Amino acid sequence: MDAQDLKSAGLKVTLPRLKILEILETSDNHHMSAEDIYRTLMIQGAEVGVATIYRVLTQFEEAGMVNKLNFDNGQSVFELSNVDHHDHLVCVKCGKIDEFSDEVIEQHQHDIANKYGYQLTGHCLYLYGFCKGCH
Amino acid sequence: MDAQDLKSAGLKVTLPRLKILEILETSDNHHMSAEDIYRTLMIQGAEVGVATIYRVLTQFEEAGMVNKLNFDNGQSVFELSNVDHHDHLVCVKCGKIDEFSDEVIEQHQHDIANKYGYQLTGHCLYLYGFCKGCH
DNA sequence: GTAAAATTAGTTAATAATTTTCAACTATTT
DNA sequence: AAATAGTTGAAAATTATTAACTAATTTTAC
Repeated sequence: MDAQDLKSAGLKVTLPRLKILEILETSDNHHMSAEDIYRTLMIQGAEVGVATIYRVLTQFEEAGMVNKLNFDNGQSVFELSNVDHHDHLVCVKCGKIDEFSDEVIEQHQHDIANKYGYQLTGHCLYLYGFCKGCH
Repeated sequence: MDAQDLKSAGLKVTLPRLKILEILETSDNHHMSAEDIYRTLMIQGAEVGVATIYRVLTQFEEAGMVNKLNFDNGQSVFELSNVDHHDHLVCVKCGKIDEFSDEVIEQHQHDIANKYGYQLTGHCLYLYGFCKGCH
C-alpha cells in the first residue's frame, strides 16, 4: 500500500493518508482503532486532526484498502485488506486478536446464502473467548 | 417470556418490563432496536423513557433473556433468546433479517477455538448480502 | 390490606464516538 | 504559475447510550 494505491483509488496523495497507511503497515498489532492511530500520530509529532483520521479510514474502507472490524463491545478496529481473507478470534479479557481461516466454514456460508436466495456481499465472523494467557 | 421469567431473573415485575417483553414477542420482525421499541411504546401511548428501555434491555441481556446483535453498520437489535441458537443473514439494502443454523460451522468454530487455545464464550456470525427481493 | 423497605422509573444531563461544517490549504491539471 | 478540484484541522453538531437524581412503584413483613 503506497502512493500508487491512493491514486488508483482516486484519492490524492497527501501526508495524512500516507502516514495512516504507514502506521497500519508497520504497527505491531496490525489491528488499530481510530483512537490508536490518532495516538500514534501524536507521538510521532504529526499534526493530524481526529476528523481526518475518521474520514480517511472511511475512504480507505470504501476503496477496499482496509477492513473495519466491529466487535460486540462496540469497539472497532481497522486492518489492511491486502492480505488473504481471514476471520478473527478476540480475547474478551485482554483484547488480543488472532486470525484464522477455514475453508469449510467459508463454503458453508456460501451454501447458506444460496439456499436463502441471498447474493452475498460480505460476512462477519468473530469468535469471542479467553485466550491462552487469560484463562 | 412472562412475569415468572422476570422473577426468576431476579427482576421485579414492572409495567415497562412487561411491555418490552411483549413487544419483543409480538412484533412482526422479532429483531428490534432500542429505538424501534421506543417508537412502538410511544405509538401504544405508553409513557416509558428511553433510558428505561436501554436499562431494561441490558438487564434482559444479562439475565440471558435476550440477545443483542451488533451489525457492521453500527446498528444493533435485540431478539428473545428463548429460541434455538441460530445465526443471521442480513439484507444490506432493505434490512431484512433471516435466521439459519449450521452444525458444521458450529463444530468448526469450536475446533478452531481449541486449536488456538481459546476458551469460547460466544461468537458472532453475520452474512451480509442482497436478499431475494433486493437483487 | 397496609406500611416500610427496596427497587425501579422518568427526566434531564452527561458521555463517547463519530460526523459535519467551513474557511484555509494542497495536490494535480492546464 | 494559475486554476480547480479535492483535502485538511478546529470546533460545533449528531448520534447512541448511560448516569444521576428524585418520585413513584413493587415487594415484603406484618
